[in-house]
Amino acid sequence: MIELRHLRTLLALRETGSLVEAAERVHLTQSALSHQLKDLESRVDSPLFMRKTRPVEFTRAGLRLLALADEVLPEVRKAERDLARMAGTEMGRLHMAIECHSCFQWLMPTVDYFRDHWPEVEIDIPSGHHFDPLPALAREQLDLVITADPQPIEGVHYAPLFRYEGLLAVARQHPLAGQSFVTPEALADETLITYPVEQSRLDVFSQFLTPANVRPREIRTAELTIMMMQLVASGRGVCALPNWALSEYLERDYVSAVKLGEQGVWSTLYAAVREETLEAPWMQDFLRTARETSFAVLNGIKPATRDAESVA
Amino acid sequence: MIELRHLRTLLALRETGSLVEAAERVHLTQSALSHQLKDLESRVDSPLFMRKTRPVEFTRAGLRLLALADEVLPEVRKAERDLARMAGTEMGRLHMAIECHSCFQWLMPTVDYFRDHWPEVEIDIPSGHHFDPLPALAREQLDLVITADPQPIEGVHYAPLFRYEGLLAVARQHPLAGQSFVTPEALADETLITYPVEQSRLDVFSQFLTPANVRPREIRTAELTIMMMQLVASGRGVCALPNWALSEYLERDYVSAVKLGEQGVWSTLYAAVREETLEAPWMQDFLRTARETSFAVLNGIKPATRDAESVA
DNA sequence: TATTAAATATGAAAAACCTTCATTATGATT
DNA sequence: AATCATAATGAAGGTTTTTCATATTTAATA
Repeated sequence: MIELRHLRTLLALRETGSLVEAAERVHLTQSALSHQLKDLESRVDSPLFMRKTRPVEFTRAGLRLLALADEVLPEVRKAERDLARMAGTEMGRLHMAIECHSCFQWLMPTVDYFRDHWPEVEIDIPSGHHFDPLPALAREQLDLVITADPQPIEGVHYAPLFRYEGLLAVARQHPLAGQSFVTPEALADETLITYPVEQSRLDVFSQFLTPANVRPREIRTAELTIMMMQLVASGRGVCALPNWALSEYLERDYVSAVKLGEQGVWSTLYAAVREETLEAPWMQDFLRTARETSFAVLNGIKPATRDAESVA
Repeated sequence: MIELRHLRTLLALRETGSLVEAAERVHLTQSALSHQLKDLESRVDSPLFMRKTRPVEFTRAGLRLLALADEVLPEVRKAERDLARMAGTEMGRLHMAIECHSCFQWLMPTVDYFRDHWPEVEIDIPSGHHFDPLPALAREQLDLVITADPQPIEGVHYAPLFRYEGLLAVARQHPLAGQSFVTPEALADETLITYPVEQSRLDVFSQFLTPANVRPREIRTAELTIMMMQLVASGRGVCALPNWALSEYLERDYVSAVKLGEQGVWSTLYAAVREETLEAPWMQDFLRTARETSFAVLNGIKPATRDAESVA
């Protein structure tokens, strides 16, 4: 007999494209999923997907089950929400900090959805605190932190939201504009514009410049993405930002973007959550919504080169 | 986390009204269901139903889950059917015998549905065989037998379809017509009309007359319900039939019906199936459909006094 | 074409979970 | 009060699921 567990696994598998990542999503090991899916295939008596492609490719039977999952799981979630509300579950609290300055784009729709569906959870994004968000999370001053560098802290779980690529924004007439990628060395003569945070926190440094032992000629900071874009557009510097933060400016041909290195610089955005709160149904719903919304928003704005799977 | 198992149990519980019967439906023990439901209640953190009423009464939370089940399980069944078909499941065979002469009423819609949805299963109701159906089932000459008296046979499973009451049909002007029930003794002076089968097979005898050690004055047989009705209506005898077989004649005021004894004579109609075939998805679907269709038909034609639950 | 890195598969052991058994508790009915 | 039927419970047992450790496969790269 098919169980919801199976449908949840399949959905995670489609969203992540691999057993390894799907396993992380559903809080199981890769081995567990391998067994589970093998078992499911024997129950259903057909193979469900091809494992030798990246991302995995579903068979007709697999697609049929995914269709079922798409139909059924949202209903199940609704019911769970209703039930949680009926149980008069203790009013939850969701105070969050956003380390990544350009997340509001997809975070706001998520928060809106959430406010509608979980009116009894107090949601807030306290602005301008001067403490480190992650320790504040552990101290229970915050309940969720959106961050790109997970630091192991006792009792804190990092739920991956999505992967993204860091790109270098340059003026349209900048010599680098045409290139397929830049080398770290090419930045030695540039002014780099960053958010005003520690360099170790910035992917350009930790993943690109520092390993190559290169320092840009000058570093300027700016608080807002739009200010950075103005500086870049007017040729007063270059800056590294996530593909999705940039795409709105790229579409308007306001600036150009170049890959950082041949492979590009990729990282993952996480939601850091205390382990106890992770289990709460509203938290699960928030994470799910965040992933779905960011996926939709990020694909809606079509980051130039990347396809759906690799961003999700 | 809610699982389909839970939804299936709840549905069975609503349909049967008690843990004991629901357990039978889902092939588990009463104890298992008690545990399972208790566990579910703790997951959901609310009680789901009240156990002290007959039939059980669902709470708001329970109803919410039932609504989910109603929405989700039919979709799951559809998917399972599609998958079974994709797997190219070996062509099944469903040859059946109907011991109860008046079942076609609800059996035909069931068969029609089935033919539509499982075209690869060869369905047939071979008529007029002279052997005993149950042994023929064991011998694999038949695949399903509809019967009201389950006899323990190695490898044969009896899936309950529904309960029904046997009523005594009498002419409208018959002295018994007004009574709230008849005693066995009252039949000592009557002509009893039956189907031409062994008396031990007939509930009137096994559950009513024989225990009271009464024999009717005369016994006549008739092959068809309508013939019986004609005999009864013209005052040439009385006959005992299931409530639902009678109801069409009662509605037209063709005959009257009286309860057999104060408690009435109840029995259960079973589908007898070989254990191996029981597991086949199409067999499961057939049984489910048979139950649903008979429920619908039997309630559509509203047997005078009984309410939905007691018939189901 | 080796070689490596990443992903998936597999078998055995462990853990979790579910079901049964035997019994007790509860409630309805006589 | 006694009986009957249903439901709850705790412990034991069985099954299923998960993990761990390791092997195999695949794709990419030297």
